[in-house]
Amino acid sequence: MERMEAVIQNIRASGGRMTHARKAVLSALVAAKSHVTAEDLLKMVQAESPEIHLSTVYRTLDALENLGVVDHVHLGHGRAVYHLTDNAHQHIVCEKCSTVEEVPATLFAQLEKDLMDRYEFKVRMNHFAVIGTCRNCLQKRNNAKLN
Amino acid sequence: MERMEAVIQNIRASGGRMTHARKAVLSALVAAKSHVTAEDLLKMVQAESPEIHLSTVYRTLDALENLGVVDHVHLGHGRAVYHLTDNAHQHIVCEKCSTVEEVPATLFAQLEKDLMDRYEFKVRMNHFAVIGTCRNCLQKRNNAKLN
DNA sequence: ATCTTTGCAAACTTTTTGCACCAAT
DNA sequence: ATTGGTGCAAAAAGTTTGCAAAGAT
Repeated sequence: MERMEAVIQNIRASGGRMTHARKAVLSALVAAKSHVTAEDLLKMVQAESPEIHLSTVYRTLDALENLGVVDHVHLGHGRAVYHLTDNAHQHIVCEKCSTVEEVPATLFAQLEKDLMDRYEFKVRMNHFAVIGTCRNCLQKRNNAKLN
Repeated sequence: MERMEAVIQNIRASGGRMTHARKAVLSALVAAKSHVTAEDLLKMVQAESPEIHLSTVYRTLDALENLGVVDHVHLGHGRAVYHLTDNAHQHIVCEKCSTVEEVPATLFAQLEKDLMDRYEFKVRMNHFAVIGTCRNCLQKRNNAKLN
Protein backbone atom coordinates (compact mmCIF):
# COMPACT_ATOMS: atom_id res chain seq x y z
CA MET A 1 0.00 0.00 0.00
CA GLU A 2 1.44 3.34 -1.06
CA ARG A 3 -0.27 4.99 1.83
CA MET A 4 1.72 3.03 4.39
CA GLU A 5 5.01 3.95 2.73
CA ALA A 6 4.18 7.61 2.83
CA VAL A 7 3.27 7.42 6.49
CA ILE A 8 6.48 5.60 7.34
CA GLN A 9 8.44 8.37 5.63
CA ASN A 10 6.44 10.88 7.54
CA ILE A 11 7.12 9.30 10.90
CA ARG A 12 10.83 8.99 10.29
CA ALA A 13 11.03 12.51 8.94
CA SER A 14 9.73 13.81 12.24
CA GLY A 15 12.26 11.81 14.25
CA GLY A 16 9.84 9.01 14.99
CA ARG A 17 10.51 5.29 14.83
CA MET A 18 8.68 2.70 12.87
CA THR A 19 8.04 0.06 15.45
CA HIS A 20 6.27 -3.23 15.30
CA ALA A 21 3.35 -1.82 17.25
CA ARG A 22 2.97 1.14 14.95
CA LYS A 23 3.05 -1.01 11.87
CA ALA A 24 0.36 -3.19 13.37
CA VAL A 25 -1.89 -0.30 14.29
CA LEU A 26 -1.42 1.27 10.91
CA SER A 27 -2.29 -1.92 9.03
CA ALA A 28 -5.31 -2.43 11.22
CA LEU A 29 -6.39 1.09 10.42
CA VAL A 30 -5.97 0.48 6.72
CA ALA A 31 -7.77 -2.84 6.93
CA ALA A 32 -10.62 -1.40 8.95
CA LYS A 33 -11.29 1.27 6.34
CA SER A 34 -13.25 3.44 8.73
CA HIS A 35 -14.81 4.25 12.08
CA VAL A 36 -13.03 1.91 14.47
CA THR A 37 -12.62 2.51 18.16
CA ALA A 38 -9.31 2.16 19.95
CA GLU A 39 -10.65 -1.07 21.39
CA ASP A 40 -11.53 -2.37 17.93
CA LEU A 41 -8.01 -1.67 16.79
CA LEU A 42 -6.63 -3.35 19.87
CA LYS A 43 -8.51 -6.54 19.06
CA MET A 44 -7.27 -6.45 15.50
CA VAL A 45 -3.62 -5.97 16.38
CA GLN A 46 -3.76 -8.44 19.23
CA ALA A 47 -4.90 -11.17 16.86
CA GLU A 48 -1.37 -11.08 15.51
CA SER A 49 0.56 -9.52 18.39
CA PRO A 50 -1.14 -10.12 21.73
CA GLU A 51 1.53 -8.23 23.64
CA ILE A 52 0.45 -4.88 22.21
CA HIS A 53 -1.24 -2.83 24.87
CA LEU A 54 -4.23 -0.51 24.66
CA SER A 55 -2.17 2.43 25.79
CA THR A 56 0.18 1.83 22.89
CA VAL A 57 -2.76 1.95 20.53
CA TYR A 58 -3.79 5.28 22.00
CA ARG A 59 -0.28 6.63 21.81
CA THR A 60 0.12 5.48 18.25
CA LEU A 61 -3.17 7.03 17.24
CA ASP A 62 -2.06 10.19 18.91
CA ALA A 63 1.21 10.21 17.03
CA LEU A 64 -0.52 9.51 13.74
CA GLU A 65 -3.02 12.20 14.45
CA ASN A 66 -0.23 14.72 15.01
CA LEU A 67 1.16 13.78 11.64
CA GLY A 68 -2.23 14.43 10.11
CA VAL A 69 -2.56 10.82 9.02
CA VAL A 70 -5.39 9.93 11.35
CA ASP A 71 -8.44 11.75 12.57
CA HIS A 72 -10.90 10.93 15.27
CA VAL A 73 -14.58 11.59 15.46
CA HIS A 74 -16.93 11.45 18.41
CA LEU A 75 -19.92 9.43 17.38
CA GLY A 76 -21.53 9.98 20.76
CA HIS A 77 -21.66 8.73 24.34
CA GLY A 78 -17.98 8.63 25.06
CA ARG A 79 -16.09 6.49 22.62
CA ALA A 80 -14.24 8.10 19.77
CA VAL A 81 -13.62 6.43 16.44
CA TYR A 82 -10.50 6.77 14.36
CA HIS A 83 -9.90 6.66 10.67
CA LEU A 84 -7.28 7.57 8.12
CA THR A 85 -7.52 11.19 7.09
CA ASP A 86 -9.78 11.53 4.16
CA ASN A 87 -11.44 14.84 3.64
CA ALA A 88 -13.79 13.45 1.08
CA HIS A 89 -16.32 12.14 3.54
CA GLN A 90 -18.34 12.86 6.59
CA HIS A 91 -20.13 10.57 9.03
CA ILE A 92 -23.81 10.51 9.71
CA VAL A 93 -24.75 8.40 12.69
CA CYS A 94 -28.16 7.11 13.66
CA GLU A 95 -28.78 7.72 17.32
CA LYS A 96 -31.34 4.94 17.45
CA CYS A 97 -29.43 2.05 15.88
CA SER A 98 -25.87 3.44 15.82
CA THR A 99 -25.45 2.78 12.13
CA VAL A 100 -22.73 4.89 10.60
CA GLU A 101 -23.00 6.04 7.03
CA GLU A 102 -20.58 8.10 5.01
CA VAL A 103 -21.67 10.99 2.90
CA PRO A 104 -19.58 13.10 0.55
CA ALA A 105 -18.05 16.15 2.13
CA THR A 106 -19.31 18.26 -0.74
CA LEU A 107 -22.69 18.34 0.99
CA PHE A 108 -21.08 20.46 3.66
CA ALA A 109 -19.30 22.85 1.37
CA GLN A 110 -21.93 25.56 1.44
CA LEU A 111 -22.17 25.45 5.22
CA GLU A 112 -18.42 25.73 5.51
CA LYS A 113 -18.41 28.67 3.21
CA ASP A 114 -21.23 30.39 5.10
CA LEU A 115 -19.49 29.96 8.43
CA MET A 116 -16.32 31.36 6.99
CA ASP A 117 -17.97 34.29 5.27
CA ARG A 118 -20.25 35.28 8.09
CA TYR A 119 -18.33 34.27 11.19
CA GLU A 120 -14.76 33.95 9.97
CA PHE A 121 -14.92 30.48 11.43
CA LYS A 122 -12.91 27.72 9.79
CA VAL A 123 -14.85 24.51 10.30
CA ARG A 124 -13.25 21.16 10.77
CA MET A 125 -16.51 19.42 10.05
CA ASN A 126 -15.24 15.91 10.19
CA HIS A 127 -14.20 16.09 13.80
CA PHE A 128 -17.74 15.51 14.86
CA ALA A 129 -20.34 13.26 13.42
CA VAL A 130 -23.74 14.39 12.37
CA ILE A 131 -26.32 12.80 14.61
CA GLY A 132 -29.85 11.98 13.68
CA THR A 133 -32.20 9.20 12.70
CA CYS A 134 -31.62 6.94 9.74
CA ARG A 135 -34.00 5.76 7.09
CA ASN A 136 -34.80 2.48 8.81
CA CYS A 137 -35.43 3.92 12.19
CA LEU A 138 -37.57 6.70 10.78
CA GLN A 139 -39.62 4.03 9.09
CA LYS A 140 -39.95 2.02 12.26
CA ARG A 141 -41.10 5.07 14.13
CA ASN A 142 -43.73 5.79 11.52
CA ASN A 143 -44.94 2.22 11.65
CA ALA A 144 -45.15 2.40 15.41
CA LYS A 145 -47.36 5.45 15.13
CA LEU A 146 -49.87 3.54 13.02
CA ASN A 147 -50.56 1.01 15.79
CA MET B 1 -40.59 32.59 33.93
CA GLU B 2 -43.26 30.96 31.79
CA ARG B 3 -40.79 28.37 30.69
CA MET B 4 -40.37 26.96 34.18
CA GLU B 5 -44.14 26.64 34.64
CA ALA B 6 -44.49 24.69 31.44
CA VAL B 7 -41.70 22.36 32.46
CA ILE B 8 -43.24 21.75 35.86
CA GLN B 9 -46.53 20.82 34.19
CA ASN B 10 -44.60 18.54 31.88
CA ILE B 11 -42.83 16.75 34.69
CA ARG B 12 -45.99 16.20 36.67
CA ALA B 13 -47.91 15.10 33.61
CA SER B 14 -45.45 12.26 33.15
CA GLY B 15 -45.76 11.14 36.76
CA GLY B 16 -42.67 13.01 37.86
CA ARG B 17 -42.22 15.06 40.99
CA MET B 18 -41.08 18.62 41.27
CA THR B 19 -38.44 18.40 43.91
CA HIS B 20 -36.19 20.97 45.43
CA ALA B 21 -33.22 19.62 43.52
CA ARG B 22 -35.02 19.73 40.22
CA LYS B 23 -36.17 23.27 40.77
CA ALA B 24 -32.61 24.26 41.56
CA VAL B 25 -31.15 22.60 38.48
CA LEU B 26 -33.82 24.06 36.29
CA SER B 27 -33.27 27.60 37.57
CA ALA B 28 -29.55 27.19 37.16
CA LEU B 29 -30.13 26.10 33.61
CA VAL B 30 -32.33 29.10 32.94
CA ALA B 31 -29.85 31.44 34.59
CA ALA B 32 -26.91 29.96 32.71
CA LYS B 33 -28.59 30.57 29.36
CA SER B 34 -26.34 28.14 27.53
CA HIS B 35 -23.50 25.63 27.32
CA VAL B 36 -22.89 24.66 30.94
CA THR B 37 -21.36 21.40 32.05
CA ALA B 38 -22.90 19.23 34.74
CA GLU B 39 -20.14 20.45 37.02
CA ASP B 40 -20.96 24.09 36.26
CA LEU B 41 -24.56 23.44 37.19
CA LEU B 42 -23.48 21.68 40.35
CA LYS B 43 -21.56 24.71 41.47
CA MET B 44 -24.50 26.94 40.74
CA VAL B 45 -27.03 24.86 42.66
CA GLN B 46 -24.66 24.21 45.52
CA ALA B 47 -24.29 27.94 46.11
CA GLU B 48 -27.85 27.77 47.43
CA SER B 49 -28.20 24.10 48.34
CA PRO B 50 -24.86 22.48 49.11
CA GLU B 51 -26.44 19.11 49.80
CA ILE B 52 -27.33 18.57 46.15
CA HIS B 53 -25.12 15.91 44.65
CA LEU B 54 -23.54 15.70 41.23
CA SER B 55 -25.37 12.48 40.50
CA THR B 56 -28.65 14.26 41.13
CA VAL B 57 -27.67 16.88 38.61
CA TYR B 58 -26.99 14.19 36.05
CA ARG B 59 -30.23 12.40 36.82
CA THR B 60 -32.20 15.62 36.61
CA LEU B 61 -30.61 16.52 33.31
CA ASP B 62 -31.46 13.07 32.09
CA ALA B 63 -35.06 13.45 33.15
CA LEU B 64 -35.33 16.86 31.54
CA GLU B 65 -33.75 15.55 28.42
CA ASN B 66 -36.33 12.79 28.19
CA LEU B 67 -39.01 15.42 28.40
CA GLY B 68 -37.37 17.26 25.55
CA VAL B 69 -36.68 20.28 27.74
CA VAL B 70 -32.94 19.93 27.75
CA ASP B 71 -30.40 18.92 25.19
CA HIS B 72 -26.75 18.14 25.50
CA VAL B 73 -23.95 18.76 23.10
CA HIS B 74 -20.48 17.31 23.06
CA LEU B 75 -18.06 20.14 22.66
CA GLY B 76 -15.12 17.77 22.63
CA HIS B 77 -12.73 15.78 24.82
CA GLY B 78 -15.24 14.20 27.10
CA ARG B 79 -17.37 16.78 28.81
CA ALA B 80 -20.83 17.45 27.54
CA VAL B 81 -22.66 20.74 27.90
CA TYR B 82 -26.35 21.11 28.54
CA HIS B 83 -28.83 23.78 27.59
CA LEU B 84 -32.55 24.33 27.37
CA THR B 85 -33.98 23.08 24.12
CA ASP B 86 -33.94 25.79 21.56
CA ASN B 87 -33.86 24.84 17.95
CA ALA B 88 -33.02 28.31 16.84
CA HIS B 89 -29.31 28.02 17.39
CA GLN B 90 -26.28 25.90 16.89
CA HIS B 91 -22.88 25.92 18.56
CA ILE B 92 -19.59 26.54 16.86
CA VAL B 93 -16.63 25.79 19.07
CA CYS B 94 -13.05 26.83 18.57
CA GLU B 95 -10.76 23.89 19.16
CA LYS B 96 -7.85 26.19 19.93
CA CYS B 97 -9.36 28.49 22.56
CA SER B 98 -12.62 26.66 23.40
CA THR B 99 -14.72 29.70 22.74
CA VAL B 100 -18.32 28.82 22.02
CA GLU B 101 -20.37 30.93 19.69
CA GLU B 102 -23.97 30.53 18.67
CA VAL B 103 -25.11 30.76 15.10
CA PRO B 104 -28.66 30.69 13.78
CA ALA B 105 -29.92 27.25 12.86
CA THR B 106 -31.07 28.57 9.53
CA LEU B 107 -27.51 28.23 8.31
CA PHE B 108 -27.96 24.49 8.55
CA ALA B 109 -31.31 24.30 6.84
CA GLN B 110 -29.98 23.44 3.40
CA LEU B 111 -27.74 20.72 4.78
CA GLU B 112 -30.61 19.22 6.69
CA LYS B 113 -32.73 19.23 3.61
CA ASP B 114 -30.02 17.61 1.51
CA LEU B 115 -29.45 14.85 4.02
CA MET B 116 -33.15 14.17 4.14
CA ASP B 117 -33.64 14.25 0.39
CA ARG B 118 -30.63 12.19 -0.54
CA TYR B 119 -30.16 9.88 2.42
CA GLU B 120 -33.54 9.94 4.14
CA PHE B 121 -31.60 10.94 7.21
CA LYS B 122 -33.25 13.20 9.76
CA VAL B 123 -30.48 15.27 11.32
CA ARG B 124 -30.49 16.38 14.90
CA MET B 125 -27.82 18.93 14.20
CA ASN B 126 -27.68 20.47 17.60
CA HIS B 127 -26.60 17.29 19.32
CA PHE B 128 -23.05 17.92 18.24
CA ALA B 129 -21.15 21.09 18.05
CA VAL B 130 -19.37 22.23 14.96
CA ILE B 131 -15.65 22.22 15.61
CA GLY B 132 -13.14 24.47 13.99
CA THR B 133 -10.99 27.51 14.47
CA CYS B 134 -12.37 30.90 15.39
CA ARG B 135 -11.59 34.29 14.02
CA ASN B 136 -9.08 35.18 16.71
CA CYS B 137 -7.16 31.96 16.56
CA LEU B 138 -7.04 32.03 12.78
CA GLN B 139 -5.57 35.48 13.08
CA LYS B 140 -3.01 34.35 15.60
CA ARG B 141 -2.00 31.51 13.36
CA ASN B 142 -1.53 33.86 10.46
CA ASN B 143 0.51 36.22 12.58
CA ALA B 144 2.68 33.35 13.73
CA LYS B 145 3.39 32.47 10.13
CA LEU B 146 4.75 35.93 9.50
CA ASN B 147 7.48 35.54 12.10
C1' DA C 1 24.99 4.90 22.35
C1' DT C 2 21.18 7.50 22.14
C1' DC C 3 16.68 8.59 22.62
C1' DT C 4 11.99 7.01 21.27
C1' DT C 5 8.58 3.77 22.26
C1' DT C 6 6.61 0.02 24.85
C1' DG C 7 4.14 -2.68 28.45
C1' DC C 8 2.31 -2.39 32.60
C1' DA C 9 -0.14 -0.59 36.42
C1' DA C 10 -2.12 3.02 38.29
C1' DA C 11 -4.34 7.53 37.97
C1' DC C 12 -7.77 10.45 36.01
C1' DT C 13 -12.11 12.29 34.22
C1' DT C 14 -16.74 12.01 33.26
C1' DT C 15 -20.86 9.58 33.90
C1' DT C 16 -23.68 5.75 35.78
C1' DT C 17 -25.57 2.69 39.26
C1' DG C 18 -27.07 0.14 43.69
C1' DC C 19 -29.05 0.95 47.79
C1' DA C 20 -31.24 2.59 51.90
C1' DC C 21 -33.54 6.64 53.25
C1' DC C 22 -36.47 10.67 52.21
C1' DA C 23 -40.04 13.35 50.38
C1' DA C 24 -43.82 14.69 46.82
C1' DT C 25 -48.07 13.36 45.49
C1' DA D 1 -49.32 5.22 51.75
C1' DT D 2 -47.17 4.99 47.55
C1' DT D 3 -43.54 5.27 44.58
C1' DG D 4 -40.32 8.42 42.60
C1' DG D 5 -36.12 11.01 43.91
C1' DT D 6 -31.96 11.85 46.67
C1' DG D 7 -27.37 11.43 48.75
C1' DC D 8 -23.67 8.72 49.07
C1' DA D 9 -20.16 5.63 47.82
C1' DA D 10 -18.59 2.72 44.67
C1' DA D 11 -18.28 1.10 39.82
C1' DA D 12 -17.91 1.91 34.94
C1' DA D 13 -16.07 3.55 30.77
C1' DG D 14 -12.62 5.81 28.18
C1' DT D 15 -8.28 7.81 28.11
C1' DT D 16 -3.83 9.39 29.96
C1' DT D 17 0.51 9.08 32.49
C1' DG D 18 4.89 7.65 35.19
C1' DC D 19 8.33 4.52 35.02
C1' DA D 20 11.77 1.12 34.03
C1' DA D 21 12.89 -1.95 30.40
C1' DA D 22 13.16 -2.84 25.37
C1' DG D 23 13.99 -1.56 20.71
C1' DA D 24 14.96 1.54 16.57
C1' DT D 25 18.18 4.42 14.64
